Amino acid sequence: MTYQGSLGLEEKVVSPATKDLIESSGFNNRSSDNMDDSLTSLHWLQEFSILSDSGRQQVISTSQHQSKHFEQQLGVEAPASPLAGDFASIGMPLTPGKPRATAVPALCTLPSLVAHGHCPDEVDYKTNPHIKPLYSYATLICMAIQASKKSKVTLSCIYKWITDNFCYFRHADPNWQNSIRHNLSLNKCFIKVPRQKDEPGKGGFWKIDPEYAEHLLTGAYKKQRMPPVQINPALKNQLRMISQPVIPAPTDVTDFLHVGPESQQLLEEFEEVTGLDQNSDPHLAETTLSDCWSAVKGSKGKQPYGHWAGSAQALCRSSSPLLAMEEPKVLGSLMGNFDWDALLNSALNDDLSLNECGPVSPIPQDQNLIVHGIHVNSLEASVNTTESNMLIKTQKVHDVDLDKETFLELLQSPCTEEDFVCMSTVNINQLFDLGVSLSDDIDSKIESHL
DNA sequence: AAGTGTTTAAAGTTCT
DNA sequence: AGAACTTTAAACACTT
Repeated sequence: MTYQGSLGLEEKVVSPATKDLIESSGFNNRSSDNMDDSLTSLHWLQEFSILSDSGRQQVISTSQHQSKHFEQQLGVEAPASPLAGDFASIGMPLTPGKPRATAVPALCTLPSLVAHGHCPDEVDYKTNPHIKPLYSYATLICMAIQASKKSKVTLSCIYKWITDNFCYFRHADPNWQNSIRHNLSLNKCFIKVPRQKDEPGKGGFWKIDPEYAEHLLTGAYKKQRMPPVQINPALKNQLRMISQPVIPAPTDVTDFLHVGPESQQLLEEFEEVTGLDQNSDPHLAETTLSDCWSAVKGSKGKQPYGHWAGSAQALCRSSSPLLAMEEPKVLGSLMGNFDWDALLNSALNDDLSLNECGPVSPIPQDQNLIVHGIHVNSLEASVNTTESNMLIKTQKVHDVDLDKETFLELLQSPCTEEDFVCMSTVNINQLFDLGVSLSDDIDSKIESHL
């Protein structure tokens, strides 16, 4: 699954509309810089779902399911640990002291990695004392906390994890520890948990703050530093078509979209030019659709700092590499707490009248489906129909009586690992952008639900 | 004394 | 150019 190189527009005969669609999507002319979406600072955190369960926080990267997906495609056994997938995808050891011995080679074929010129997986940070990790300190801290599998960790644990996993810091000037402390204190994403009086030891504990989820819901934090929304007319038309009622139980993307002949041709041309066969791979079908949305937003800007090299993010972001292109500066550190997929999909499904064939719809046992824009394995879907939190969530969000508080709880409620398998990841930018670009009636309808 | 935590400041990078 | 953000450095206070 690579999106490298030119799509060869000059060699294909395509309609102007298709060409516009492709060009606006950035499919054809994405520079290495574009692809080099960084996981700046805590932007990658938005890929996390911080789940609160009776005071216990669990940080699970949604990239897990992405990694799983990739590894399943590659025939590689998916990591058992939620961390594993995430860290593996970015070339990180799975757990302190247990470095991943081998990288997933195919991951390096992702454009974001290739374009950057090196694949982080090629760098063995654990043994290479010369190369400073591309990760920001905040990122390292989050990694350490996440890797600890505890809700809170001590500063020394963070130090230890970093030095255990990054040889560079074992030999570097200890001033980096000052930077770590500085980050912990300054970054709002980190909460200090004072040590109990009867608890021996120095200093307190640190954890990742799940509270920022609320700020997101209240709209206090909006994406920043994003280019103005520019909607390609062709895409706009497609999106409008999405909003039309669709036939129940779609089994492929065209059913899902309920496109007319004209758009069907447009879609086929787009697929042809992009080399995506949506019929043969529902996941790619979803990717294309997501990509279009991403493109609609206008994806030209570089990512700040670029030291994430886009590796993890490209994998974390939904099913689409293109979706990894844009991240907010502020939101990135704040938005980690939600199942934005559920939110987005629920909102969209509802407003786009796609819930007619919702999660409780019978699903053919022998097919993988695109349901609510989510790639759902039919077997899982069948099982999850009655039990999955995700599906329950989806239904709940559809509930007209849903109030804001319930909605918040819903979003923060624990999800099973299986949930993430069924979820694609959508960043909050897309959520907000879609709220704008998909026309005002969507907003009004969402508001009516809240 | 050593570790921990907070705060301030400056410099650099990236984006609008 | 200015804003936003990260990194680095330093000073200081507090705790063990």
